[in-house]
Amino acid sequence: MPATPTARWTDHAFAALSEHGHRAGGARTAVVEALGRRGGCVDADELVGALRRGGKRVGVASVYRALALLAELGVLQRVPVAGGSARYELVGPGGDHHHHLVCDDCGATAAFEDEALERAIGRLSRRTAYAVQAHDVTLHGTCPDCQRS
Amino acid sequence: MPATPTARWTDHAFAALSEHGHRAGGARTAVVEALGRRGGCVDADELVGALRRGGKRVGVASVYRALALLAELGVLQRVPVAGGSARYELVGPGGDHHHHLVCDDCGATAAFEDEALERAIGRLSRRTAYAVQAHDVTLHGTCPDCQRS
DNA sequence: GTTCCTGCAAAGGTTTTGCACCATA
DNA sequence: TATGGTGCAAAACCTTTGCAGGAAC
Repeated sequence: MPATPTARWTDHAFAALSEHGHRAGGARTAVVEALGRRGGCVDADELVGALRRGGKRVGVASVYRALALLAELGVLQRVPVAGGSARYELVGPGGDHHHHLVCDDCGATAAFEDEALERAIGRLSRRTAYAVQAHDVTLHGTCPDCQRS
Repeated sequence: MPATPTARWTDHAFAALSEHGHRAGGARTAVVEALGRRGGCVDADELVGALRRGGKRVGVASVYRALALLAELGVLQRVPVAGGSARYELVGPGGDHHHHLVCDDCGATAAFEDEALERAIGRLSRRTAYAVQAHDVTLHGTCPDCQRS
């Protein structure tokens, strides 16, 4: 169950932008709104497609620039994916924390959260010589749809 | 404390190759030996550089092909990295299982293993609708060296 | 001798950069 | 109006593919 309504995220993102003295140009605004509408886990190309289908005349470069900026502001997280284009996903105001299941057959992704996992990682983090600030966990497998076929 | 001597890995890799009916050509052999010598976490470009500095005349394509094949055989694992080239790391005979700490300042990586973490992931895996076959965990932070400066 | 591996070069896809124009604050 | 955002096109980047020659079995 998604805890953060995406409308909240849109506001959060715009707030982060203006807080850091960034203007709300056409492309940037369109990107934030599209992300808010679609939810997380989009790649740049899909986003460009969605925007153009929606009648916006955005340049590819502007979309990449917007995504990079939003990631830098911490309202978006870049998720590297093997052999494809990078995906981006929303980070809510509360620092909204979850991890991913990805289907190695079709590429579908699902999110999950787990208390026990977080605790294990917390304990572990305190034991290392690194100053751990973040973590991510990805489970690979086969999604229900692909298991059927 | 690395549990698997790299010399072991080299043998393991060659065994996997011949078991599956693959020949040991020049480039392939050079890649396996270089990986065995360096240990894990190399990217394709570094590997080409290392080989050429060592006097081998290998083509980039052969290195990519060798890495892809070794990954397919399960003796290498491809690790997608944000904003750079993919890295590959050794998987030992025992299915050798560990995760990574990466320094967001300098890119250094360290490996760790943790029983409690594995248990938490195991329990979690059984609860999802996906058929989970693998997982990876990455902790991001600052390494001891970068904390000093 | 046949099959597979190899290097080279060219193509492919994704992301970044340069630049003139335009819009925001 | 000054600054920064934008689109377009070209470049840079990593990776894959095509192909003729050569090596392994």
